[in-house]
Amino acid sequence: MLSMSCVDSWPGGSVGLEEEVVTAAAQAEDLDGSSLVYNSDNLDDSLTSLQWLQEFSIINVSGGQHVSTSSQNPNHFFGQQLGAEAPASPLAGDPASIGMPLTPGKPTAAAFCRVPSLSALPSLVAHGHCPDEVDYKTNPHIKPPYSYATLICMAMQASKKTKITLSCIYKWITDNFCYFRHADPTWQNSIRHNLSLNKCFIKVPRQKDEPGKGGFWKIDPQYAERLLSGAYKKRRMPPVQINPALQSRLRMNLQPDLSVPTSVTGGLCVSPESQQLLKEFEEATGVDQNWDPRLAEATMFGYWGSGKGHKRKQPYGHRTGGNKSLRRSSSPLLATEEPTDLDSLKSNFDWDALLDSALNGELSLNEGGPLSPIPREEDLTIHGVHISPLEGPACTAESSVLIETQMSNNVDFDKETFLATEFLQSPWAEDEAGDRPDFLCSSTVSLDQLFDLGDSLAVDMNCKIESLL
DNA sequence: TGTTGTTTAGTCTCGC
DNA sequence: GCGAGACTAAACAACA
Repeated sequence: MLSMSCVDSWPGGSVGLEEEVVTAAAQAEDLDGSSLVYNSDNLDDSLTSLQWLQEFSIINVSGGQHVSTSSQNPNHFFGQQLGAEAPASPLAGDPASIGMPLTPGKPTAAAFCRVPSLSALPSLVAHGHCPDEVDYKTNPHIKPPYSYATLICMAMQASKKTKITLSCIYKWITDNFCYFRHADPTWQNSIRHNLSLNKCFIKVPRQKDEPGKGGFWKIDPQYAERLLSGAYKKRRMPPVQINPALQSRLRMNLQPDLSVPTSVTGGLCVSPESQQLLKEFEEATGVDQNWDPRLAEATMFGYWGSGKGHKRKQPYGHRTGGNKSLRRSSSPLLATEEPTDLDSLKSNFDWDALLDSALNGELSLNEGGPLSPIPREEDLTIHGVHISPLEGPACTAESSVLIETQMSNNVDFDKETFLATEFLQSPWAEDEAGDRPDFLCSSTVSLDQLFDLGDSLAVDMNCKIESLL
């Protein structure tokens, strides 16, 4: 589906992506460096301002949660463990990466994170209010809570290029958000729509001598300033969307008496451990012991609406079809009431295996395991302050001084924004010393790193708070 | 033919 | 209630 044609802007794209071919024109573009604009200080600071990163760290700090460095806990971009009892399962990784067929399924269902203890079904935890428990890189069921504009920005930031092709945006998103790998490709339409409509993005026409399709896109510095100032509105936090097919599978396996040991329901084996986890989940969600599967389902997956009357609009496909209420599989019942969609999903996706993984905790937040295609950053250097992973949450004097200095020098300058900027500069600065691979197209720069920043930011914020107290 | 880009339209959520 | 932002869907054109 994706042509991976991003090579026309990332000559190093062949690294890790053997199917990609480097074009001569793209090489020329990269070599002459003429397109590099973001390396200038004025733009870099603004363009690397990522408000969403602030949100990450703030959540952690406000929650009083232990925050560790990514290297300490490389499996969670917030550095928060699900709990000591969280299964330290081997990396499940992207199902697609382990042979699971790609699914054109349309992720539809929504859910809230309403449960204080969600370790039972880590991969099913909705992002909404506990984003630290979802690994979007490996979790194909939960839609990232970022707006498309944010995703585009992230891709652009990750690229550190002046301009980025649409296909590269696709690539980065699919590389870093497993959800989109399996989602209906309509999200690409939304990406294009966003690029065209959002003033933040400027189209850079392709040179006549540049081969390839389509033009390039870049961030308008003017609006990048808005990003920096925080004026850019953050995306509202929508209910997390879970693939309807997975809902169906879960429902099928939740309905039977959980006391049945290792029951085989619908061809899916549920281990006693998984059953216990499900019981714990029910208890946490307040599901009655004699629960109605539909009620439980509503609790577990949430209503499609976000609690305001379930007024979520029904997408167009069925709007025109006349049956609005059934559109989008928003209702948990739709998984069975829309056999066509579900069948198509079943036919293309091993949801049994996926659910097995989920129930067994194998669709864990773990990544960086043997299957992880992305090497993790071991160290982080911020403004010359090397943050060793071993330092972890410990607040070093250096970092404290750094923070103090930055805050005193820039009253209005958001520290996290600054750190985000610095982070986005430094990792590749190290890479650039050597043969920097195509971080975007090869996914070597990923949400891991971006989320690692969240860890470090949270650590710094904790340190700052402690120092102020 | 598939991809890219633009435009229009409808709906929803959230903040004011 | 209203406006802004966001999302989704679709139609259409241009282009490789």
